[in-house]
Amino acid sequence: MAVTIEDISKHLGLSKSTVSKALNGYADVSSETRARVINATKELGYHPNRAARSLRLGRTNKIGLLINSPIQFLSDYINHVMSGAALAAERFEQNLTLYTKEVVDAEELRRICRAREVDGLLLIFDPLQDAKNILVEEQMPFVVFGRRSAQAGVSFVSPDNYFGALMLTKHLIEQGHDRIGFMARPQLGLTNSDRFAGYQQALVDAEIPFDPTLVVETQVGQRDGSPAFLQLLRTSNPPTAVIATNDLMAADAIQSAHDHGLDVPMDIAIAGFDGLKISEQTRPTLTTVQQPLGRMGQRSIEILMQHITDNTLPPIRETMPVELIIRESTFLKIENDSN
Amino acid sequence: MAVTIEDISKHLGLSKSTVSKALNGYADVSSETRARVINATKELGYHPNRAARSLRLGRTNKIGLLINSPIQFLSDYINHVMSGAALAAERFEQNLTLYTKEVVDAEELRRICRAREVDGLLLIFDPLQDAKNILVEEQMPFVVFGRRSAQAGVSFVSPDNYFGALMLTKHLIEQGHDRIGFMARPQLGLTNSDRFAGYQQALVDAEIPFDPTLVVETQVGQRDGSPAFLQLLRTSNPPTAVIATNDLMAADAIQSAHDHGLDVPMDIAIAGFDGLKISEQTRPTLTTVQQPLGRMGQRSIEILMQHITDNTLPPIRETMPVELIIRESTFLKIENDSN
DNA sequence: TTGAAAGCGATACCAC
DNA sequence: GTGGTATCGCTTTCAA
Repeated sequence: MAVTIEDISKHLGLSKSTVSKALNGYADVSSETRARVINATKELGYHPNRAARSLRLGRTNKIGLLINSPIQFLSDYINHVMSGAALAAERFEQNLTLYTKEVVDAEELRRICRAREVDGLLLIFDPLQDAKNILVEEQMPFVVFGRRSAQAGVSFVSPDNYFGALMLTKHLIEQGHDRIGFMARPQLGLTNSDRFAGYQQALVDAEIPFDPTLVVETQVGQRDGSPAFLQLLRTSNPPTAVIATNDLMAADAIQSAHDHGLDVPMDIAIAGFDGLKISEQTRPTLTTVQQPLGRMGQRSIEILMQHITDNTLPPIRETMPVELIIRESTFLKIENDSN
Repeated sequence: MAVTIEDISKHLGLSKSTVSKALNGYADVSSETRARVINATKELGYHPNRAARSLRLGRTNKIGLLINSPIQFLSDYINHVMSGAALAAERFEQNLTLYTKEVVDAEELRRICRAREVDGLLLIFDPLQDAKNILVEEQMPFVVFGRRSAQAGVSFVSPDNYFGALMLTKHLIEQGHDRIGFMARPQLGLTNSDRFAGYQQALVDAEIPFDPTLVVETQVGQRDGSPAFLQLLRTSNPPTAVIATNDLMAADAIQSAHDHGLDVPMDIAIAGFDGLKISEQTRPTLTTVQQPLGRMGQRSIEILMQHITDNTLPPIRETMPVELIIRESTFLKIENDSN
């Protein structure tokens, strides 16, 4: 069943080396021989054995996708990333190997490196504290996806969280809000602080004093946006608008508001972050900051390939533009003024 | 950086063969030697090179996930499947390799087989017409996920579409509906006809005559449920309830109904299929038939592993139970009768 | 322009 | 119980 290079060579009465050279574009092969080889290759259905090639060449042509996240967070988000990554990987003739565990531990990571399972890794969501150190130690190229990394020497592709939050907050202020709740997810690290900075800058620009009671932190591992939202509602002077951590939590918040007899956006405006399909399907539809997840996925593979090809390359850090998408959940269309 | 079996053998003053045997549980190794080897293994951080192992053993310990679908259909659905598959694969110490293309063509499939990229394939969504034939020819084990296959000799894991549609239709009838629209996706093949059979059986059981104008086919590649839904509404005698092809299309339908000033479920009831997270997040929340996607993903990997281990195994075909989940989109709570 | 042979890192057969 | 060696399929150096 399996056709090897030896089958081709016997079939043509040539040596294995000549066949190999013909296939790998060496110059010292007569064009006639090359043609015969290529022909035989098609005729017999030869495809070089991946394992043998990997062993000989020392590269696997595989990229690992390390999705270090509880499955509940595996929303639409990851699908967009994966499809972008898959597209780019295909162009580079790389396979994508999936590593999805709640927690990929250090030992596992070492194994992936030492066993040479992949040529490089794309880290999606929070990498382990020491994961990056291990990868650096093992000289395994990697790119962090979706968030900035404070660590020196780390390449990443991140959305412009600061600007996104800034635009979103400005929009809410324009809609007349001056008490804007902010759902923070502390474990998001720089993502969180960037967004928070954007939020605060918008307040400063509008000369709205910052009120810390409007900031509520979601719990670690919390996937439901309702508790944080309700906590905001229960404060003595609740917000009239809320920025949720992401679209999924925003959808939960809308649900909660609805359950409590509140109209969105009349009684409370709610905005999300990410720009997933669900933001079009909530009722009211959701205002959100859209990340170019597909393109980010592509870019991160491209950057990773550069690192794989040239391991002396300095880190590449890209922040990609986001887009404010205004929908019903924050937009008071039934307006009274002339402004 | 990379530690090989030779490093271990030199370190201990043993031969490579002894080290290998110690690691692979051969009996003819003294327990003392075995202990020393295992110890050195940990000390030096040895992990066997995957490519070398694959080449020698003729297996890759990789399972391919062939996701043959336009990206738009890559919803939450695939995430549940993947996480189940990943869980099972991990237990079998298999890696998952992702093949996501709109269309994986025959040539590509042949390459995957001949190059021995994987030990087996999980086919998600519609496999190519001749894909299965190629795989059989190449003796590549595979399992079809999510749908029955009429082809003899093909293993699959499928939801109980017939029973799901039966229960769902009965529920709608109980809610007082006797004009129930049915959105069909012809390209779904047996999935479609099984559900349709369930739908019709429920009508028969309730002695409701079947009206073909209530069946509307969605277009190939159509992801938006609105057009089909609107087509149903525009008939001279429109339905009072609609069964959508899946939750995503149902969500679109709800949106459409809303846009046309119709209340769901008062003016029209809408039900989905699949039981994805979105069914909890629409407004009203969506009645649906929930598939155990995670467990189905697990099972399909388990079955695939059986085929990989024993290639004489007859096909395994499993139909997994589904669950009717009644939510707001079909449930008239504000009722008037005592029944 | 072609071919022989070494070697990538592992496993497994067969001597000893 | 241990070690030498062939082998998996490929690429690449070197010799012819």
